[in-house]
Amino acid sequence: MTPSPAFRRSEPDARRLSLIEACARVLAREGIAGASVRTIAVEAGVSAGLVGHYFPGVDALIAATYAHTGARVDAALAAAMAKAGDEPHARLEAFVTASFAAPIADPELLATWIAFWSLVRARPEIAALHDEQYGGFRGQLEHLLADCGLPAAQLRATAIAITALVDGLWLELCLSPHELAADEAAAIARDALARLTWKAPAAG
Amino acid sequence: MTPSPAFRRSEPDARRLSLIEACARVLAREGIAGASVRTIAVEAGVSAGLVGHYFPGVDALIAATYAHTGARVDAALAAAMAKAGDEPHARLEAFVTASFAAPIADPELLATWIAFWSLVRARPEIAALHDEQYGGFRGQLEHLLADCGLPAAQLRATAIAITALVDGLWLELCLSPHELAADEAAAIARDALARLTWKAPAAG
DNA sequence: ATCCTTATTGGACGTTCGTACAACAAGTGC
DNA sequence: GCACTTGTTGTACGAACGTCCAATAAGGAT
Repeated sequence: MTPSPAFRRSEPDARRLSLIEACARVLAREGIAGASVRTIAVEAGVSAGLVGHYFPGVDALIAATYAHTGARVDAALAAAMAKAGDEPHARLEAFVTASFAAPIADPELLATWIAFWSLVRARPEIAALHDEQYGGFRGQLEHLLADCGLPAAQLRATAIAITALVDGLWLELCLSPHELAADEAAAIARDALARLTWKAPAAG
Repeated sequence: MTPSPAFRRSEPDARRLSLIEACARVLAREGIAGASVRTIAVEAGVSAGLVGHYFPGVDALIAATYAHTGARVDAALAAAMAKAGDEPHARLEAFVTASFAAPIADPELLATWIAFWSLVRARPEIAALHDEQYGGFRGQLEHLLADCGLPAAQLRATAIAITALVDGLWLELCLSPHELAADEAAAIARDALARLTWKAPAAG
Protein backbone atom coordinates (compact mmCIF):
# COMPACT_ATOMS: atom_id res chain seq x y z
CA MET A 1 0.00 0.00 0.00
CA THR A 2 1.08 3.55 -0.59
CA PRO A 3 2.32 5.29 2.55
CA SER A 4 0.32 8.45 3.11
CA PRO A 5 2.63 11.44 2.81
CA ALA A 6 3.32 13.38 6.01
CA PHE A 7 2.80 16.62 4.13
CA ARG A 8 2.17 17.79 0.63
CA ARG A 9 4.36 20.09 -1.36
CA SER A 10 2.71 23.06 -2.93
CA GLU A 11 3.56 25.35 -5.77
CA PRO A 12 5.38 28.26 -4.13
CA ASP A 13 2.80 30.74 -5.35
CA ALA A 14 -0.09 28.64 -4.10
CA ARG A 15 1.47 28.19 -0.68
CA ARG A 16 2.26 31.85 -0.50
CA LEU A 17 -1.34 32.66 -1.27
CA SER A 18 -2.67 30.21 1.29
CA LEU A 19 -0.52 31.85 3.94
CA ILE A 20 -1.84 35.25 2.97
CA GLU A 21 -5.42 34.05 3.12
CA ALA A 22 -4.82 32.39 6.48
CA CYS A 23 -3.33 35.65 7.74
CA ALA A 24 -6.43 37.52 6.60
CA ARG A 25 -8.70 35.08 8.42
CA VAL A 26 -6.72 35.40 11.63
CA LEU A 27 -6.69 39.19 11.40
CA ALA A 28 -10.45 39.15 10.93
CA ARG A 29 -11.07 36.78 13.81
CA GLU A 30 -8.57 37.90 16.43
CA GLY A 31 -7.32 41.27 15.32
CA ILE A 32 -3.73 42.29 15.05
CA ALA A 33 -2.95 41.19 18.60
CA GLY A 34 -3.66 37.57 17.72
CA ALA A 35 -1.84 37.48 14.42
CA SER A 36 1.25 35.57 15.51
CA VAL A 37 3.37 33.38 13.28
CA ARG A 38 2.18 30.26 15.02
CA THR A 39 -1.51 31.15 14.91
CA ILE A 40 -1.33 31.95 11.21
CA ALA A 41 0.61 28.76 10.49
CA VAL A 42 -1.99 26.64 12.30
CA GLU A 43 -4.74 28.42 10.38
CA ALA A 44 -2.96 27.58 7.13
CA GLY A 45 -2.32 24.01 8.23
CA VAL A 46 1.46 24.21 8.05
CA SER A 47 4.30 24.44 10.52
CA ALA A 48 5.39 27.76 11.97
CA GLY A 49 8.81 27.52 10.38
CA LEU A 50 7.37 27.62 6.90
CA VAL A 51 6.30 31.22 7.28
CA GLY A 52 9.94 32.20 7.48
CA HIS A 53 10.56 30.32 4.27
CA TYR A 54 8.14 32.47 2.29
CA PHE A 55 8.40 35.79 4.07
CA PRO A 56 11.37 37.52 5.67
CA GLY A 57 9.25 38.10 8.76
CA VAL A 58 5.74 38.25 10.02
CA ASP A 59 5.56 41.96 9.26
CA ALA A 60 6.18 41.22 5.60
CA LEU A 61 3.40 38.63 5.62
CA ILE A 62 0.98 41.13 7.07
CA ALA A 63 2.00 43.76 4.55
CA ALA A 64 1.55 41.25 1.73
CA THR A 65 -1.89 40.43 3.11
CA TYR A 66 -2.77 44.11 3.04
CA ALA A 67 -1.65 44.42 -0.56
CA HIS A 68 -3.57 41.31 -1.55
CA THR A 69 -6.73 42.42 0.21
CA GLY A 70 -6.48 45.84 -1.38
CA ALA A 71 -6.13 44.26 -4.79
CA ARG A 72 -9.23 42.16 -4.13
CA VAL A 73 -11.20 45.28 -3.30
CA ASP A 74 -9.90 47.09 -6.36
CA ALA A 75 -10.86 44.18 -8.59
CA ALA A 76 -14.36 44.01 -7.14
CA LEU A 77 -14.85 47.73 -7.64
CA ALA A 78 -13.59 47.54 -11.20
CA ALA A 79 -15.91 44.64 -11.93
CA ALA A 80 -18.90 46.50 -10.51
CA MET A 81 -18.07 49.53 -12.61
CA ALA A 82 -17.62 47.51 -15.76
CA LYS A 83 -20.99 45.91 -15.19
CA ALA A 84 -22.63 49.31 -14.87
CA GLY A 85 -21.94 50.29 -18.45
CA ASP A 86 -20.80 53.62 -19.82
CA GLU A 87 -23.19 56.15 -18.34
CA PRO A 88 -21.12 58.27 -15.90
CA HIS A 89 -23.73 58.51 -13.15
CA ALA A 90 -24.40 54.79 -13.27
CA ARG A 91 -20.69 54.08 -13.06
CA LEU A 92 -20.27 56.38 -10.09
CA GLU A 93 -23.16 54.85 -8.23
CA ALA A 94 -21.92 51.35 -8.99
CA PHE A 95 -18.46 52.28 -7.72
CA VAL A 96 -19.83 53.57 -4.43
CA THR A 97 -22.49 50.97 -3.73
CA ALA A 98 -20.24 48.05 -4.64
CA SER A 99 -18.60 48.60 -1.27
CA PHE A 100 -21.79 47.33 0.35
CA ALA A 101 -22.36 44.21 -1.69
CA ALA A 102 -20.51 40.93 -2.02
CA PRO A 103 -17.60 40.39 -2.05
CA ILE A 104 -16.59 43.62 -0.33
CA ALA A 105 -19.30 43.76 2.33
CA ASP A 106 -17.92 40.59 3.86
CA PRO A 107 -17.47 41.02 7.64
CA GLU A 108 -14.20 39.15 7.48
CA LEU A 109 -12.77 41.44 4.87
CA LEU A 110 -13.88 44.52 6.76
CA ALA A 111 -12.39 43.24 10.00
CA THR A 112 -9.13 42.60 8.20
CA TRP A 113 -9.27 46.12 6.87
CA ILE A 114 -9.72 47.61 10.33
CA ALA A 115 -6.73 45.62 11.54
CA PHE A 116 -4.70 47.29 8.80
CA TRP A 117 -5.93 50.72 9.80
CA SER A 118 -4.70 50.07 13.31
CA LEU A 119 -1.22 49.42 11.91
CA VAL A 120 -0.85 52.50 9.74
CA ARG A 121 0.52 54.79 12.41
CA ALA A 122 3.07 52.39 13.83
CA ARG A 123 4.36 50.75 10.60
CA PRO A 124 5.72 52.95 7.84
CA GLU A 125 5.43 50.23 5.19
CA ILE A 126 1.75 49.81 6.04
CA ALA A 127 1.32 53.57 5.90
CA ALA A 128 2.77 53.57 2.40
CA LEU A 129 0.33 50.87 1.31
CA HIS A 130 -2.52 52.81 2.85
CA ASP A 131 -1.59 56.03 1.08
CA GLU A 132 -1.42 54.14 -2.18
CA GLN A 133 -4.76 52.40 -1.69
CA TYR A 134 -6.53 55.50 -0.44
CA GLY A 135 -5.03 57.68 -3.15
CA GLY A 136 -6.09 55.25 -5.84
CA PHE A 137 -9.62 55.09 -4.50
CA ARG A 138 -9.95 58.84 -4.26
CA GLY A 139 -8.35 59.34 -7.66
CA GLN A 140 -10.86 57.05 -9.32
CA LEU A 141 -13.63 58.80 -7.47
CA GLU A 142 -12.48 62.22 -8.63
CA HIS A 143 -12.34 60.97 -12.20
CA LEU A 144 -15.86 59.61 -11.98
CA LEU A 145 -17.12 62.82 -10.42
CA ALA A 146 -15.54 64.85 -13.19
CA ASP A 147 -17.25 62.64 -15.75
CA CYS A 148 -20.52 63.46 -14.02
CA GLY A 149 -19.92 67.15 -14.58
CA LEU A 150 -18.82 68.16 -11.12
CA PRO A 151 -16.78 71.40 -11.19
CA ALA A 152 -13.07 70.83 -10.84
CA ALA A 153 -12.94 73.01 -7.75
CA GLN A 154 -15.23 70.63 -5.89
CA LEU A 155 -13.63 67.35 -6.95
CA ARG A 156 -11.21 66.94 -4.07
CA ALA A 157 -13.58 67.82 -1.25
CA THR A 158 -16.42 65.74 -2.66
CA ALA A 159 -14.19 62.73 -3.20
CA ILE A 160 -12.88 63.00 0.36
CA ALA A 161 -16.42 63.25 1.71
CA ILE A 162 -17.62 60.21 -0.21
CA THR A 163 -14.57 58.19 0.77
CA ALA A 164 -15.09 59.13 4.40
CA LEU A 165 -18.73 58.13 4.16
CA VAL A 166 -17.88 54.76 2.66
CA ASP A 167 -15.18 54.09 5.24
CA GLY A 168 -17.45 55.13 8.08
CA LEU A 169 -20.23 52.87 6.88
CA TRP A 170 -17.74 50.02 6.53
CA LEU A 171 -16.74 50.60 10.11
CA GLU A 172 -20.23 50.34 11.48
CA LEU A 173 -21.08 47.46 9.21
CA CYS A 174 -18.17 45.60 10.71
CA LEU A 175 -18.29 46.75 14.32
CA SER A 176 -22.05 46.63 14.82
CA PRO A 177 -23.51 44.29 12.21
CA HIS A 178 -26.58 43.88 14.42
CA GLU A 179 -27.24 47.60 14.23
CA LEU A 180 -26.59 48.16 10.55
CA ALA A 181 -27.15 45.79 7.65
CA ALA A 182 -25.35 45.89 4.33
CA ASP A 183 -28.43 46.76 2.31
CA GLU A 184 -29.31 49.63 4.60
CA ALA A 185 -25.75 50.91 4.36
CA ALA A 186 -26.01 50.71 0.58
CA ALA A 187 -29.24 52.70 0.60
CA ILE A 188 -27.72 55.33 2.86
CA ALA A 189 -24.66 55.58 0.64
CA ARG A 190 -26.79 55.91 -2.48
CA ASP A 191 -28.86 58.72 -1.02
CA ALA A 192 -25.84 60.52 0.41
CA LEU A 193 -24.05 60.22 -2.91
CA ALA A 194 -26.92 61.93 -4.69
CA ARG A 195 -26.98 64.75 -2.17
CA LEU A 196 -23.23 65.25 -2.10
CA THR A 197 -22.95 65.49 -5.88
CA TRP A 198 -25.72 67.96 -6.48
CA LYS A 199 -25.17 71.50 -7.52
CA ALA A 200 -23.94 73.60 -4.65
CA PRO A 201 -26.69 75.49 -2.87
CA ALA A 202 -26.57 79.24 -2.73
CA ALA A 203 -24.54 80.17 0.28
CA GLY A 204 -26.65 81.29 3.20
CA MET B 1 19.31 66.21 55.38
CA THR B 2 16.10 64.68 54.16
CA PRO B 3 16.54 61.44 52.22
CA SER B 4 14.86 61.74 48.85
CA PRO B 5 12.01 59.22 48.66
CA ALA B 6 12.46 56.31 46.28
CA PHE B 7 8.94 56.83 45.01
CA ARG B 8 5.92 58.93 45.80
CA ARG B 9 2.56 57.64 46.86
CA SER B 10 -0.40 58.91 44.96
CA GLU B 11 -4.06 59.17 45.67
CA PRO B 12 -5.55 55.99 44.24
CA ASP B 13 -7.76 57.92 41.85
CA ALA B 14 -4.88 60.05 40.62
CA ARG B 15 -2.63 57.05 40.01
CA ARG B 16 -5.44 55.23 38.30
CA LEU B 17 -5.95 58.18 36.01
CA SER B 18 -2.26 58.48 35.24
CA LEU B 19 -2.19 54.82 34.22
CA ILE B 20 -5.18 55.37 31.95
CA GLU B 21 -3.56 58.38 30.34
CA ALA B 22 -0.30 56.50 29.89
CA CYS B 23 -2.23 53.67 28.27
CA ALA B 24 -3.84 56.11 25.86
CA ARG B 25 -0.47 57.56 24.89
CA VAL B 26 0.97 54.10 24.25
CA LEU B 27 -2.05 53.08 22.19
CA ALA B 28 -1.68 56.23 20.13
CA ARG B 29 2.03 55.78 19.58
CA GLU B 30 2.40 52.03 19.10
CA GLY B 31 -1.07 50.70 18.54
CA ILE B 32 -2.63 47.79 20.34
CA ALA B 33 0.30 45.51 19.57
CA GLY B 34 2.62 47.66 21.65
CA ALA B 35 0.32 48.18 24.59
CA SER B 36 1.94 45.79 27.05
CA VAL B 37 1.86 46.10 30.80
CA ARG B 38 5.55 46.97 30.91
CA THR B 39 5.39 49.59 28.18
CA ILE B 40 2.43 51.30 29.80
CA ALA B 41 4.08 51.18 33.23
CA VAL B 42 7.26 52.79 31.88
CA GLU B 43 5.15 55.45 30.16
CA ALA B 44 3.45 56.18 33.47
CA GLY B 45 6.76 56.17 35.34
CA VAL B 46 5.87 53.32 37.66
CA SER B 47 6.78 49.68 37.98
CA ALA B 48 4.99 47.01 35.98
CA GLY B 49 3.60 45.37 39.06
CA LEU B 50 1.57 48.43 39.98
CA VAL B 51 -0.76 47.91 37.05
CA GLY B 52 -1.97 44.71 38.67
CA HIS B 53 -2.66 46.64 41.83
CA TYR B 54 -5.15 48.96 40.13
CA PHE B 55 -6.62 46.75 37.43
CA PRO B 56 -7.41 43.05 37.44
CA GLY B 57 -5.57 42.72 34.15
CA VAL B 58 -4.30 44.66 31.20
CA ASP B 59 -7.59 44.12 29.37
CA ALA B 60 -9.42 45.96 32.12
CA LEU B 61 -6.97 48.85 31.87
CA ILE B 62 -7.56 49.12 28.15
CA ALA B 63 -11.31 48.99 28.61
CA ALA B 64 -11.08 51.70 31.27
CA THR B 65 -9.01 53.78 28.86
CA TYR B 66 -11.71 53.41 26.24
CA ALA B 67 -14.40 54.51 28.67
CA HIS B 68 -12.31 57.47 29.79
CA THR B 69 -11.51 58.55 26.24
CA GLY B 70 -15.16 58.26 25.28
CA ALA B 71 -16.15 60.42 28.22
CA ARG B 72 -13.60 63.03 27.14
CA VAL B 73 -15.11 63.12 23.67
CA ASP B 74 -18.62 63.36 25.05
CA ALA B 75 -17.63 66.22 27.31
CA ALA B 76 -15.97 68.12 24.47
CA LEU B 77 -19.03 67.69 22.27
CA ALA B 78 -21.34 68.83 25.05
CA ALA B 79 -19.18 71.88 25.67
CA ALA B 80 -19.18 72.79 21.98
CA MET B 81 -22.94 72.46 21.84
CA ALA B 82 -23.45 74.53 24.96
CA LYS B 83 -21.27 77.26 23.49
CA ALA B 84 -23.39 77.30 20.35
CA GLY B 85 -26.49 78.56 22.12
CA ASP B 86 -30.06 77.50 21.61
CA GLU B 87 -30.62 77.69 17.88
CA PRO B 88 -31.09 74.11 16.65
CA HIS B 89 -29.09 74.43 13.43
CA ALA B 90 -26.22 76.11 15.22
CA ARG B 91 -26.20 73.37 17.83
CA LEU B 92 -26.18 70.66 15.20
CA GLU B 93 -23.34 72.25 13.29
CA ALA B 94 -21.37 72.77 16.50
CA PHE B 95 -21.89 69.14 17.43
CA VAL B 96 -20.58 67.90 14.09
CA THR B 97 -17.70 70.30 13.57
CA ALA B 98 -16.45 69.97 17.13
CA SER B 99 -15.06 66.62 16.06
CA PHE B 100 -12.51 68.49 13.95
CA ALA B 101 -11.32 71.03 16.46
CA ALA B 102 -9.36 70.76 19.68
CA PRO B 103 -9.47 68.75 21.82
CA ILE B 104 -11.03 66.02 19.69
CA ALA B 105 -9.02 66.52 16.51
CA ASP B 106 -5.88 65.54 18.39
CA PRO B 107 -3.95 62.89 16.40
CA GLU B 108 -3.16 61.04 19.60
CA LEU B 109 -6.80 60.77 20.57
CA LEU B 110 -7.76 59.61 17.10
CA ALA B 111 -5.03 56.98 17.05
CA THR B 112 -6.24 55.74 20.40
CA TRP B 113 -9.73 55.57 18.99
CA ILE B 114 -8.63 53.46 16.03
CA ALA B 115 -6.87 51.09 18.40
CA PHE B 116 -10.19 50.61 20.16
CA TRP B 117 -11.97 49.93 16.89
CA SER B 118 -9.51 47.18 16.18
CA LEU B 119 -10.47 45.54 19.47
CA VAL B 120 -14.24 45.58 19.07
CA ARG B 121 -14.53 42.32 17.19
CA ALA B 122 -12.27 40.28 19.44
CA ARG B 123 -13.26 41.63 22.87
CA PRO B 124 -16.90 41.53 23.92
CA GLU B 125 -16.44 44.08 26.70
CA ILE B 126 -14.95 46.53 24.20
CA ALA B 127 -17.83 45.83 21.83
CA ALA B 128 -20.28 46.73 24.59
CA LEU B 129 -18.48 50.02 25.19
CA HIS B 130 -18.49 50.73 21.48
CA ASP B 131 -22.19 50.11 21.15
CA GLU B 132 -22.84 52.39 24.06
CA GLN B 133 -20.62 55.16 22.71
CA TYR B 134 -21.90 54.89 19.18
CA GLY B 135 -25.50 54.66 20.28
CA GLY B 136 -25.15 57.73 22.44
CA PHE B 137 -23.57 59.71 19.62
CA ARG B 138 -26.24 58.71 17.13
CA GLY B 139 -29.00 59.30 19.65
CA GLN B 140 -27.85 62.85 20.26
CA LEU B 141 -27.56 63.36 16.55
CA GLU B 142 -31.10 62.15 15.92
CA HIS B 143 -32.37 64.47 18.61
CA LEU B 144 -30.58 67.44 17.08
CA LEU B 145 -31.85 66.54 13.63
CA ALA B 146 -35.40 66.33 14.92
CA ASP B 147 -35.02 69.77 16.47
CA CYS B 148 -33.97 71.01 13.06
CA GLY B 149 -37.23 69.81 11.62
CA LEU B 150 -36.05 66.67 9.86
CA PRO B 151 -38.91 64.21 9.29
CA ALA B 152 -38.91 61.34 11.74
CA ALA B 153 -38.68 58.81 8.92
CA GLN B 154 -35.29 60.20 7.90
CA LEU B 155 -33.74 60.55 11.34
CA ARG B 156 -32.07 57.20 11.57
CA ALA B 157 -30.56 57.09 8.10
CA THR B 158 -29.35 60.69 8.27
CA ALA B 159 -27.78 60.18 11.67
CA ILE B 160 -26.01 57.07 10.45
CA ALA B 161 -24.72 58.90 7.39
CA ILE B 162 -23.40 61.82 9.41
CA THR B 163 -21.79 59.54 11.95
CA ALA B 164 -20.14 57.57 9.17
CA LEU B 165 -18.90 60.76 7.59
CA VAL B 166 -17.41 61.98 10.86
CA ASP B 167 -15.78 58.64 11.57
CA GLY B 168 -14.39 58.41 8.05
CA LEU B 169 -12.94 61.90 8.25
CA TRP B 170 -11.42 61.05 11.63
CA LEU B 171 -9.81 58.05 10.05
CA GLU B 172 -8.16 60.00 7.29
CA LEU B 173 -7.22 62.81 9.62
CA CYS B 174 -5.38 60.31 11.72
CA LEU B 175 -3.99 57.97 9.06
CA SER B 176 -2.92 60.59 6.52
CA PRO B 177 -2.51 63.88 8.34
CA HIS B 178 -0.27 65.07 5.50
CA GLU B 179 -3.12 64.60 3.05
CA LEU B 180 -5.96 66.05 5.07
CA ALA B 181 -5.86 68.85 7.64
CA ALA B 182 -8.32 69.35 10.45
CA ASP B 183 -9.69 72.60 9.10
CA GLU B 184 -10.30 71.09 5.67
CA ALA B 185 -12.05 68.14 7.29
CA ALA B 186 -14.20 70.58 9.25
CA ALA B 187 -15.13 72.44 6.08
CA ILE B 188 -16.00 69.20 4.31
CA ALA B 189 -18.11 68.07 7.24
CA ARG B 190 -19.93 71.40 7.38
CA ASP B 191 -20.79 71.30 3.70
CA ALA B 192 -21.81 67.64 3.79
CA LEU B 193 -23.97 68.28 6.83
CA ALA B 194 -25.87 70.99 4.99
CA ARG B 195 -26.42 68.75 1.99
CA LEU B 196 -27.43 65.71 4.00
CA THR B 197 -30.00 67.62 6.04
CA TRP B 198 -31.75 69.36 3.21
CA LYS B 199 -35.23 68.56 2.10
CA ALA B 200 -35.28 65.43 -0.01
CA PRO B 201 -35.15 66.13 -3.72
CA ALA B 202 -37.89 64.93 -5.98
CA ALA B 203 -37.07 61.41 -7.01
CA GLY B 204 -35.90 60.86 -10.55
C1' DA C 1 15.48 2.73 -9.41
C1' DT C 2 18.38 6.61 -8.14
C1' DC C 3 19.56 11.33 -7.69
C1' DC C 4 18.52 16.18 -6.74
C1' DT C 5 16.19 20.01 -5.59
C1' DT C 6 13.89 22.30 -2.14
C1' DA C 7 9.44 22.55 0.34
C1' DT C 8 8.60 21.36 4.87
C1' DT C 9 9.15 20.03 9.54
C1' DG C 10 10.37 20.31 14.34
C1' DG C 11 13.06 21.97 17.84
C1' DA C 12 16.24 25.38 19.90
C1' DC C 13 17.35 30.04 20.98
C1' DG C 14 16.76 34.45 23.50
C1' DT C 15 13.14 37.83 24.35
C1' DT C 16 8.90 39.57 25.94
C1' DC C 17 4.54 38.66 27.49
C1' DG C 18 0.81 38.67 31.78
C1' DT C 19 0.36 37.61 36.34
C1' DA C 20 1.32 36.71 41.15
C1' DC C 21 3.52 37.77 45.42
C1' DA C 22 6.77 38.69 49.21
C1' DA C 23 9.37 42.50 50.76
C1' DC C 24 9.83 47.36 51.32
C1' DA C 25 8.67 52.06 52.47
C1' DA C 26 5.71 56.38 52.33
C1' DG C 27 2.49 58.74 54.67
C1' DT C 28 -0.95 59.04 58.52
C1' DG C 29 -2.70 58.74 63.17
C1' DC C 30 -1.35 58.59 67.60
C1' DG D 1 8.95 58.10 68.05
C1' DC D 2 6.05 54.15 67.09
C1' DA D 3 2.55 51.38 64.85
C1' DC D 4 -0.26 50.66 61.07
C1' DT D 5 -2.08 50.81 56.55
C1' DT D 6 -1.25 50.17 51.91
C1' DG D 7 0.86 52.11 47.74
C1' DT D 8 4.90 50.49 45.40
C1' DT D 9 8.81 47.85 43.97
C1' DG D 10 11.38 43.93 42.26
C1' DT D 11 11.52 39.41 41.14
C1' DA D 12 10.07 35.00 39.68
C1' DC D 13 7.34 32.00 36.93
C1' DG D 14 5.31 29.64 32.81
C1' DA D 15 3.61 30.67 28.31
C1' DA D 16 3.98 32.64 23.95
C1' DC D 17 6.53 35.40 21.02
C1' DG D 18 9.83 35.89 16.33
C1' DT D 19 13.56 33.92 14.29
C1' DC D 20 16.93 30.65 12.90
C1' DC D 21 18.57 26.15 11.10
C1' DA D 22 19.81 21.25 10.61
C1' DA D 23 17.31 17.24 9.34
C1' DT D 24 13.74 15.18 6.64
C1' DA D 25 11.13 13.80 2.75
C1' DA D 26 8.11 14.86 -1.33
C1' DG D 27 8.02 14.97 -6.10
C1' DG D 28 10.10 15.63 -10.54
C1' DA D 29 14.11 14.54 -13.46
C1' DT D 30 17.11 11.14 -15.42
